[in-house]
Amino acid sequence: MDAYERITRNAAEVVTEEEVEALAEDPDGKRAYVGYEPSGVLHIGHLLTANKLIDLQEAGFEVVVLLADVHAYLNDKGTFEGIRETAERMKEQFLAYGLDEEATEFRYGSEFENDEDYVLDLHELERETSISRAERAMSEIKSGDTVRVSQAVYPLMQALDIEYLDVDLAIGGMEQRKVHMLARDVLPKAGHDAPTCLHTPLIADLTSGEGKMSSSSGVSISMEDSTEEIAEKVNDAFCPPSADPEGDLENPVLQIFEYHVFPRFEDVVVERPDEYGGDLRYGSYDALEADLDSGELHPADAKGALADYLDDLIAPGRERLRELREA
RNA sequence: CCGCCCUUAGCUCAGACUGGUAGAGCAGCCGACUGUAGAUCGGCUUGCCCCCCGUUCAAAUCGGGGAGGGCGGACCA
Repeated sequence: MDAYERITRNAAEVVTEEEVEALAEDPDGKRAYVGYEPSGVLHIGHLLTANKLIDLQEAGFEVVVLLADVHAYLNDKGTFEGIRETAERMKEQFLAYGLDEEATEFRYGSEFENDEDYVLDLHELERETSISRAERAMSEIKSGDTVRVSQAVYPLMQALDIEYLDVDLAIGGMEQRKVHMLARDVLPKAGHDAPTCLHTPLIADLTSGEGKMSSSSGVSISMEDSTEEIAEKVNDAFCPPSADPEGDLENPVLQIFEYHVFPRFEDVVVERPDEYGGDLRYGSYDALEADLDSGELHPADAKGALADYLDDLIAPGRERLRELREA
């Protein structure tokens, strides 16, 4: 797998391809970042971007994880003190999940976002941005139903973070694309470069296959789930024997195999009772998808395997979380 | 600063005029059927009716005060 292929695999979108190709020619020392509002428990959505960070580290990138404490504060997620503690826990779980500690730079937003230079630059972006544009950028991200001024400032700070963290590539889920497009528009107006962006797909809601999975509503798989809870949630998931369900629906079980399991495991064994033909082994996602779609692989067997592999992925973080809570 | 509107189940809302032990849809949960889930049947759960004070035998409902949210006006010298 060449660098470009590794950088872009499983990406829903890259802006722009030309810019990423240029980065891929000499990835060593290039910097990529993702910002997260601190959350005490990583869920499967966080892990999707984390998988991309691991890809980038393997391609030679330096990775910056922004623990966006100020953003969380602006988005009404609590006091600075509480957010800070939450962020520490989040960092530990990322390391337990498999980010390379040597190649990962964890930064708190509050380390630099309150500096005078930063604030003055931020004001310049505020002058260049309409309220409605900022609000639109936040529509997929904000919490609560009342739009506050803090939420208009929020995406502008995301834009400026890219500049201040000296990042070559901004990573985020597809829900971040409006923020990133705003950044590409507004940063040049303030004399900065437009950032190159890479967006990961959104996994469909587990139980319905509709839209995107949300940790705030509906079922999500997280680092605090026990082996039994994972098995139960996976078993309850929507999973027609099809790679492309009718309508706008997706098959979340396949999506998780594609975006979470195969990127981290060389091959996948599906244990299957002898009466149904015995175990199956897959070296690629495509092969598994084809078998499910054709009926060779029954959804129930696929779910059993998915729960086992997810549990393997989650176990180190779950253990770390337990240690942190006991400490 | 002033005025008007809203607040009832997890969500969207009915009920308020005319006081009498709180409802619908959706969601959720449980069963049946499927070697998974969904769909489809069958069943079930859910409430500080925003808060406080008052009137009354009795207040989600009437009166007063307050909070939160939305909208508008005024101000633009």
